[in-house]
Amino acid sequence: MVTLKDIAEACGVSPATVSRALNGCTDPAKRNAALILQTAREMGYYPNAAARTLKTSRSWNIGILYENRLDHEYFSALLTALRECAEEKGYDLTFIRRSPKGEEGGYYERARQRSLDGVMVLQADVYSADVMRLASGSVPAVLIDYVYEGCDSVINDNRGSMEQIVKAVWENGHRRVAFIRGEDCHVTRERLDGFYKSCAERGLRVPAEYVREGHFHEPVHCAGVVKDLLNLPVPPTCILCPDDFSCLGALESLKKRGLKVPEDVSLIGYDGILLTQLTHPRLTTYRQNTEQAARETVSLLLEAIEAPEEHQPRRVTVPGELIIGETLGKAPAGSR
Amino acid sequence: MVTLKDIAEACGVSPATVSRALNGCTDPAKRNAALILQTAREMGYYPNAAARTLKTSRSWNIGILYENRLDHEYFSALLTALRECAEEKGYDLTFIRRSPKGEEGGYYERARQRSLDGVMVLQADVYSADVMRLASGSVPAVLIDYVYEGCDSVINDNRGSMEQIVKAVWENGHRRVAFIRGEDCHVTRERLDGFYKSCAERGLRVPAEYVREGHFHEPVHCAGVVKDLLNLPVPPTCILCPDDFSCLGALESLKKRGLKVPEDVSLIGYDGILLTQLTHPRLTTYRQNTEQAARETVSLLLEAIEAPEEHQPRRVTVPGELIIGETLGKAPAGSR
DNA sequence: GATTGAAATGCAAACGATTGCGATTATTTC
DNA sequence: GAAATAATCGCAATCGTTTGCATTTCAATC
Repeated sequence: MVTLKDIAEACGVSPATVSRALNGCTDPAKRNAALILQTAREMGYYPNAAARTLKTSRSWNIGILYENRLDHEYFSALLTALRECAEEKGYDLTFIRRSPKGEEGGYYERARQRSLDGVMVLQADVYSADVMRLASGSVPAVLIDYVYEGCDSVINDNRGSMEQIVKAVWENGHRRVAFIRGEDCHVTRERLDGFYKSCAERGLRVPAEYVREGHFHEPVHCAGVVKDLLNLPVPPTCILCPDDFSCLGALESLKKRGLKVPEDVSLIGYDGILLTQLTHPRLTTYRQNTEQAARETVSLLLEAIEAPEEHQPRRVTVPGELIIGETLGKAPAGSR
Repeated sequence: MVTLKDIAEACGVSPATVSRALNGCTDPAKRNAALILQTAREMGYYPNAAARTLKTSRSWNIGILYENRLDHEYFSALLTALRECAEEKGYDLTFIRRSPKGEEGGYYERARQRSLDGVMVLQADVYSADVMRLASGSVPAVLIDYVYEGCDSVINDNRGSMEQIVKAVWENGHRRVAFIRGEDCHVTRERLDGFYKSCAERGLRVPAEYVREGHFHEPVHCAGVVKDLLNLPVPPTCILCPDDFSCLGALESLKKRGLKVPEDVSLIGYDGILLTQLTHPRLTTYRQNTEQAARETVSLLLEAIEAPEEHQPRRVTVPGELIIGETLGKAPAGSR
């Protein structure tokens, strides 16, 4: 491995001089500096990241903190976008999973340990103890889809999405609208909250039995819940699913029962993953803007990294859009 | 930040002793060692990864080398599995993207720079210059879905998958089978090769116009190719698509034309992503075993990392299975 | 050409860990 | 209890950079 010292010897100068030339502290046109640059290239020199990090406590590495599997298309798209943004600025991304078993794997320490310049936190809801330490600690952090006092946050416009959805549903004449929740977390609470509010504003009553427990990305479970909903004495005419994947499960369930979508029942998905536009019928769904979310996240994080003094924690809400597919139709006649 | 020295002072011993106690070189039951462990815990000590890496040139970090966007569900599943396997063994994962612009971002250097203990290479086909340096160099590497002399490889059983597919297609009576290729790369060449071979073994003639250029994950393009195929004087009765996503595009194209799947034309996907079992009709597709591929990859890599001397580069082929969905049916009567 | 100021350089000390070597201490054996 | 053996410990060097300070070199100015 080629080191600074090797180049220093080859050029007959001190390592310090080489370091400065390579880091641009010296006019690169100068005879010595030019020689050094040239020699470094020829010898195939690359600075040792560990040594540099040790000395400067800057790693040019950003952590992705998460807990569960990240293999939903939503995360996949988000991660891709985050990666692109971070790389553009010269940072690499390292995945740090918080081990689910108790306090051990606390990732605040893991982040310090690896001298991460900053972290982006996904699926934060479950472990606020760790988030608290991040918030109070010295590691710049941006929470995604979660808010916490004193932390930067980038959140999908959960409430706004519900307004868009409820508006469209209402305008199609639906008056019996059911809502299947995802796991209990910040996102779910905001969406439910927005749902209730948007309904209330229109004088749309939501009976308790129309709001059901559910899970993200479990089409089979969702199908079961849909079945239950349709067995109610007065079944809903429109069902809001926690995500697109579940929505496909719901669709399946309805077809099996011999019900037509959207003639008999309307369905709304969530996330707007690409495949929703290739199914039959195409899903009506709310597309989250993962690209923008990624840009905002990285931009907040870099601000916190590069100017920690003047940085004030902010919350950024990223709007998405309702994609009109074929699963939302007019409410059946006489359903009001 | 708490360092070895701090603990050493607090305990009245030397940093060396602390290091040894913490690394288990000392019987942890001993009075001193116990005190050190206890103090380290109390003071919230965590070893500085950069310092340790600098000294030991071991980073406990594995690189994911890639070039393009990794947001297909196939990669997403693979990455999740890789992450799980690597974390189990105590390694974190760092993404290193080879910048597409020329030699600059050569990732062999990036890997050295960050003292990565090893790398896993995705989408290797395009940049064999870099792969060559990996193969000859001192960074343990495993290629995924690509082979190169002197490198470890984990590859999907591309040829075997074609045998399974052609067999099923043949047994359903199809004699006019078309094949839409993905981008030209190792994977594509192997599949095409397997396709020809499996057809030949059955005496199934494949006219040149049945084998078409295509792309991975471009449903619209695939739909266009399908259209062309159906305009042939003697159109195929079964079409093999490069992946599930494209297959959905093909399905769309057929429906638009008023053709029924599988009554009029059969379709076969590839990858076996989860969503294929939630569409109507459910796709018949070949599911790659990403979990096993991930396990094999990590296991090969760890072998190369931990015992570089006795490690001999190997190629591991991971078999998958044909998922019988609803898009493959009997060949239309009279089509032979 | 002497004076001045700026730029470039070298020296040496960090950063926080690990480790070979020799010295010390603890444990076992007779 | 002395001798032999084993375990533990401290010292100091080292990994490859960066950087404050003092010094030297260079170019510009009068």
